[in-house]
Amino acid sequence: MSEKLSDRYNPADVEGRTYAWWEKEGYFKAQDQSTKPPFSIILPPPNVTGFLHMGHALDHTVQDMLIRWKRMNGFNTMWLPGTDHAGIATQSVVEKDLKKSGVTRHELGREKFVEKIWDWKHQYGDRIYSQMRRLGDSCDWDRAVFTLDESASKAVRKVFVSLHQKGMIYRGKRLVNWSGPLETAISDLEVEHQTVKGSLYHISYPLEDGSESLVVATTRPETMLGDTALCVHPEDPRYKALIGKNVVIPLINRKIKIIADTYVDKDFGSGVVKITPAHDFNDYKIGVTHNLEFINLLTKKAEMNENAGPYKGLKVQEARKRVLEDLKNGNFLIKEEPHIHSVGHCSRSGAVVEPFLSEQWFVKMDQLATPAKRVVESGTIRFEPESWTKVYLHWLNNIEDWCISRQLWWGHRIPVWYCGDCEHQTVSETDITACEKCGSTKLRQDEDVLDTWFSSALWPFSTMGWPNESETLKTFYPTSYLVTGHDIIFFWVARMIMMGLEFQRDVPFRTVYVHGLIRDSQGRKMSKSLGNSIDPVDMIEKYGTDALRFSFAAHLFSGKDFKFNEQRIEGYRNFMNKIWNAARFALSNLSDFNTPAEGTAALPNKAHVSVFDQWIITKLEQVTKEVETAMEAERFSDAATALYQFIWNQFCDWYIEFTKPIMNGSNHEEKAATQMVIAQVLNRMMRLLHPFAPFISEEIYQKLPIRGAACIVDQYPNLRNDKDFLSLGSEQAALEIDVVKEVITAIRNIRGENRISPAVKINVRLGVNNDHVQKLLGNNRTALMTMGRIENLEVGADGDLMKCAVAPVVIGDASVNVIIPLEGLVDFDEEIKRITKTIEKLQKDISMLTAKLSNEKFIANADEDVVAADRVLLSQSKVQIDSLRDALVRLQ
RNA sequence: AGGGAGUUAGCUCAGUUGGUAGAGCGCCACCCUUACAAGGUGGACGUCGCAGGUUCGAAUCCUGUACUCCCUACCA
Repeated sequence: MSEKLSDRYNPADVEGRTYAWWEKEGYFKAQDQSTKPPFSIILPPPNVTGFLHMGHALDHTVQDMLIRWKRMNGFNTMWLPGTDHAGIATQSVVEKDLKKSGVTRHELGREKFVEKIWDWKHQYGDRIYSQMRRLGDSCDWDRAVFTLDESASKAVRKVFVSLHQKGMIYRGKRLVNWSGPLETAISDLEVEHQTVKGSLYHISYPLEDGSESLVVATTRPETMLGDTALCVHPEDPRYKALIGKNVVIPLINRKIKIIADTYVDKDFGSGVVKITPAHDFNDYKIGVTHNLEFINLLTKKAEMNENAGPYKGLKVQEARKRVLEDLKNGNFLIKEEPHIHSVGHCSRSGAVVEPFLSEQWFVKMDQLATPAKRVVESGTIRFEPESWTKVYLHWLNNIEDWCISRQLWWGHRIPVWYCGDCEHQTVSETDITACEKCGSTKLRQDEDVLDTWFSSALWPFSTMGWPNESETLKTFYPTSYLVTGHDIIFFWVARMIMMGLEFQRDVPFRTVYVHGLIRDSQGRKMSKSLGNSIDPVDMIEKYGTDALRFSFAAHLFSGKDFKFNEQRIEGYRNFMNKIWNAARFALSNLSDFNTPAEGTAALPNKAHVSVFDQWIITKLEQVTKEVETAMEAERFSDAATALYQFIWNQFCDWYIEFTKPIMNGSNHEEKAATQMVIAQVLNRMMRLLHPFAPFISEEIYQKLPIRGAACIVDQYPNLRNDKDFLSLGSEQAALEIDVVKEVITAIRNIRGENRISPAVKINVRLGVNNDHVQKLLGNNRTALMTMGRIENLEVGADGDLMKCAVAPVVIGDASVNVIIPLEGLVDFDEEIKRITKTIEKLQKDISMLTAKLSNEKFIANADEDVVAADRVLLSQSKVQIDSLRDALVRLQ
């Protein structure tokens, strides 16, 4: 107890040491079998070679808060960490690094390249975990999983094979989004649409017989090389007669037919659309319905291929330029007008996405989507905030099959082998050496890997040992919460629900807590490319983990995005310091505290408990209740704010000040009782605080005279488990202290407004209206004198009021005139100003209340309580304004 | 184009069944009062985007409207 604490809270001294200790003690560990109720969260696996960013910090804060809160509430908590191989992201980073040494991955070869990525993973794979430790994440590290671990890979193969057997996975030549630089297909979700200023080119297509020409508007003229039809609306009078005739594609003189489809909008452009089935999604659909030829113009690198004739080898942009020039020279280009449209870009490489016809693997979505919709509609899975339900369902209602193959080397390789002899496809959970049909050993495994989100979709059960029937799975599946930002509801949440239902016959989680995204000061998304991202570790180093976490907790209102505000973190850093100093001071008052023996009730002697003690216990009861209600309703910011206010505005601002005279006084019994209350309130404060500010709460807790082994595993206070202590509070005491606080505030107000220096002690008279109030104030003489900085205090009748400042305080039936003689202290102008200001305000209130209360309809319709409260307010205001008017007259 | 969200004090944001607008930061004044200047005390500041409507009473409910943002989809 004699240990000296520094006068500033220094997070760096505390955090690393405390975290290591928790870990060593095994406090984060979950039990596969336990009598405690289970509570589990699976961490959304970050990119294994990535950095922690603000989004993670927020996301993890929510999860750790829940986990710590539930742990302290007696749950068998499991927070299961893991990392993701992040196919495209990781491969492109390593590829870029490789390029520095002038080697491409193709030159290196698949095997060597993948080895290189593993090296990379081993080098950086722990970085994210050590950053998570700095955040204070209390996850069960023994259970950490990587998506390419053997166990997770087993699950992936099992699911693939099973879905394939059920006919839900198929291979097909389809139009997919293609990223040229990455040379791979990407999913719809990996395409970002950006508004781009382009041009609409009007190109003339002559009829075969040369009689006339049709004008077609397009934003991508180079794709005309792959046109296999022109299309008009069947009811368009301008073109009706031409349907079925042929036109000639300019420049390459290939004949194509004019077809009709209601897809065409007669009113847009010329009403004629060129159809390039191999390079446009809408055209593709028309190509399929009308049985058109599909001409692919591109190579995998998104360069023009041999089908582009003279334009072969050119990049798309160059080909466009050349085609336009040639069209102009041949008088085929009718006009060019500016056109704003949106263009898909690859979210990884930033390149324009090209629709590209290729052989890919797909998962059928209809069968998976239906149950996934149902569980949300029925409320088995709840979104918080609820508004995401609609977004989720809307997406599932419009879902397309999921392209799961990627032309990458880093990831789960597709478990399909092609026989070189009989061409049979063997789909297998284990690697095979012979064709299952003909036994040939001339086998070639599919070159592609699976979309990263395929393995992520299995995460809630693949991390728990599945396909084995593990105890973990039995205990912790379904998990309790899934915490995430709204950016990956489709990518991830929806797919986990589908796979969970398909393979576990149960939802993967009960509640999806969707938090907002953190944006920069201008409201933009934080990203590396914009250079506006902020490193949470920098913030931790500057302000401490608890300050960062508390700023998130206090900001978690309704799932809305919010702008990053460093000053807010600074504010909570100050709060942590305030807590530190309050605890430091309180502990210094406990140096002679008689620590009760373990197992005893450790309650203060009721006979000696002061009114201040009773009051703070009542306040503690209130905050305990508020926090419990807020946490249960997932209103984390309400809980954090309630604690903030209790600690700063009640405990620090008033309680500590009230107890100072007792601590320095000579009443030993009273002092002992207050010491006990201080020790117990501190203990509860730290426990309440723990999920929000784990480090400082544990650090202070460990220095308390009354405590358990560790704050992290102590009980979370609530009204039921803390009944004995809380019953020492008193509403009566609370009312009494309210009067005392108001009187002190009134004194301070007069001092402040009249600029009476704190160094000057003043004389104060308190005019009271009844004996009860007189007694009450007399009992609290010391507090009033100390906190009001009073030389002489009289309590009684108003007495001589000449040249006095007056502040009427009215609470309930208590009415107190705070009277301060000003003669010789200050001139009266300031006080006249102050009183005049107050009178004006009161006048406004009175006329408003009078009008309201004389309105018959208000009396008739409003709640009785409301009317009564207004009546009280009116009469109180009248009492106050009368005293002030008298005072004003005397001063003038 | 469809869907969703937002608009409250200089800034970042609260405001849960409609009942005289709140916090933190910033600002002004006075204070190093023996826990804390990362502090204390006092103070100033908002016709709650705009226009209607319902109501005794609207930031809150309804209608319309402006602006901002996000998502989904895309007209070549």
